Amino acid sequence: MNSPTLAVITTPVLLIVGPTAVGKTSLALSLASRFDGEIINADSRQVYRHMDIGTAKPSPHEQQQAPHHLLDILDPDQNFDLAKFLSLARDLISEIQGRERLPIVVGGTGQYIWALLEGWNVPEVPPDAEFRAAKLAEAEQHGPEFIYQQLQSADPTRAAQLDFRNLRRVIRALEVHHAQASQPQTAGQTSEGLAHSLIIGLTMDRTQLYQRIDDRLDQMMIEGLEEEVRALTALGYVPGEGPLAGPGYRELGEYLTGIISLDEAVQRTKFQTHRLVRRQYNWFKLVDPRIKWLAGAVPDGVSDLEIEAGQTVQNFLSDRACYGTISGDSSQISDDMGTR
RNA sequence: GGAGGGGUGGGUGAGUGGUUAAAGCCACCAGACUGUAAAUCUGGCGUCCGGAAGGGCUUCGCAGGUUCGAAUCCUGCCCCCUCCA
Repeated sequence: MNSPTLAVITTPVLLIVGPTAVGKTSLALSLASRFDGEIINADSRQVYRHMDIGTAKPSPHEQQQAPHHLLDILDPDQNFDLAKFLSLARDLISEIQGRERLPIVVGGTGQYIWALLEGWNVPEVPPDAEFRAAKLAEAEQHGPEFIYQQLQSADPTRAAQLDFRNLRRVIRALEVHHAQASQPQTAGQTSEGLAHSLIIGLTMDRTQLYQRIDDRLDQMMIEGLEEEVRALTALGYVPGEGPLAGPGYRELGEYLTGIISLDEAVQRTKFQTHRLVRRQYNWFKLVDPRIKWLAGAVPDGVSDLEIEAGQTVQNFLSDRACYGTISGDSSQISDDMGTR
C-alpha cells in the first residue's frame, strides 16, 4: 500500500488566523504558492454558496491561485456547525498531507480553529430542532431561569459553566443530556489535535482595522452586496436567519423590507463587523504563545516570512517535515497515505 | 422684527425639585464559549482613591438667583430649529 521509506512521520500544518479584514486571504495565497499548499477554509460563512461579497470570500481569480477547500459546499438553508467542520477539515488535512502538500487552514472562526488544533471531542448529539423549539417556548413562558433549573438538576457541572441567560447554550446542554442521559456532557480532548502546526496570527492596530473594514464594506456595496442579498431573498432565503444572520445580510435585509434606511444599514453593518473583530480577539489573543503574531499588513508575494527572531516559515516547515526518515509507528498516517 | 420649540455624558435620547453620576439604545473596552460561533451570552463605560465594600471631586449651553436640596423653578445672556413677517 505504501512504501515504508515514504511514510510521513510528522507533517506540519499551517494555520493563518486573525480578525476579519486583516489580510489572511492574501497571505494564505502567497504562502500556498511558495510552499506548495492547499487552503482549507475555516470560516463559518464562506462555506455557503451565494454568499460571496458579504463574506469576503476569495474571488474566483484568487481561488485559481491555489486549491481551496470548504468553500461553497452548502446552500444557505443548510446547517453547518463545528462537528461538520471538524470531520471535513480532518479528512482534508489527511488527504492533502497524503499528496505531500501543505495544508493551510485559514479563517477567523476561533472555535473551529481551536477545536481542530486541540482535538476537541464534541458530544455526538446532533441538533434536534423540535427539542429546541419546545424549550424555547418554555423559556418564553416561564423565563430563562426555568430552563436553567432543568439543566442544574440534569447536569450541574455543565450548568455551572453557563450563564443562565444564555438560552441557546443552556438548551443545547439540555439537548445533549436528553440524548445521552447516561453520560453527562463533559469537556474532553481525547481526539488527536494537530501536533505539528504553525499558527500565524495577523493583527493590526484596532483603529486602522476598523477603517479597513469600513472601506471594505463601501467597496462591497459598490460590488453589489445589495444585489447579492436581493438574490438570496429571491431564492427564498431569509436575511437574519441562519448564516444570513451575519453582518451585512441581516442589516441589508432590514433595509430591503423597509425597516431602516440604506445608510443606516451600511453603518450598522460596519459596527457589527467591529464587534465581530472584538469577539475574534477573544479566541486569538495577542498574548497567546501558540500564535506567532505578525503586525501590520504583510506584503504580497513574500518568498518567506520571518515568524520570530531567526525563524522563518521555511525553517519551520523543513524542521517538522520528516519524509521517510524515521521508521516508527506510523500506522495511522499510513492509512491516510493509502487514500492518495 | 414677531410666535413658538429646543440646548443633557463620545452619539442618540429619557428625565420637570430630593431615591440622579443622570433610564434605554448606539459607539467603545473587556470577558464567556466544546454541534447555530460573522451566532449566543455577560461585565464595564465622568473622574480620583480602594482589592473590595465604600468614599471624594466635577457634570445636564453660560452667569446669577430661589430653596435645607436644582438637570429640573426664576432672571439675564449666548446659540440652534420651525413657523409668521
